[in-house]
Amino acid sequence: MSSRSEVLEEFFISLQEAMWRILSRSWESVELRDLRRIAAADVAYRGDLALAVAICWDLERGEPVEEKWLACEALYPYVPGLLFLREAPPMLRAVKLLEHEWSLLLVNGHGLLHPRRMGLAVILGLVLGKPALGVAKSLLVGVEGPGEDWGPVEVSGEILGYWFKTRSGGKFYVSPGYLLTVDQVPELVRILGSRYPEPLAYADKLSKRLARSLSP
DNA sequence: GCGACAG
DNA sequence: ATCTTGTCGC
Repeated sequence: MSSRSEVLEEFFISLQEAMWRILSRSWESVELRDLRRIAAADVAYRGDLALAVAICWDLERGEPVEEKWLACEALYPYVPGLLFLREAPPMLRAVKLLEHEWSLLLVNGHGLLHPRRMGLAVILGLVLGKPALGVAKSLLVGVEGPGEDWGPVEVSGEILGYWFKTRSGGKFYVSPGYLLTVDQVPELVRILGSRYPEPLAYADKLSKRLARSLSP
């Protein structure tokens, strides 16, 4: 795995800022009608090996209809705000391996809830040109607004996503990745079962299981 | 300057 | 994220 580079990180931060300057001019969104099949992506690690998983999930059947995975070298260390350097490349390839059609990609990581509005889910959705939703287990930026089972998360007074209570007392955070607006988030989470999205939970377990089955 | 910080 | 068994508790 390559070591951190101040010059490279500075450049990609500038790139994120430039991308947002352009995207924010006309943030597009689509109506998600046909949500029968959705994709989910996650990455697990075993030493310096990255194990990326992409699955296609049938929402009506409540089970996966396709599973693809890919192993490669971990490309870059984890740096808050630059997670895409580490996970987007293998995730993208894994998703591209899917042969089924899907209409929404669930990503393990933030979307707009990012210091520069350019979380992993935004990058992946942008590259794929398809709707994407960011789902994270902890907050990178933002403050939680009031709510019983769910509520808004805002950054400098602007709502960029929502927090949701898990049935086990925890929380998870959801924000638009691409081709979605913030106000579509609560409805989407409801459609996904009002709980931590099963497809992501499944992809998470699968990636970890595969990673641990690899040679140390 | 100090702390916070997706996975 | 990952290294890791049993254990406390609903």
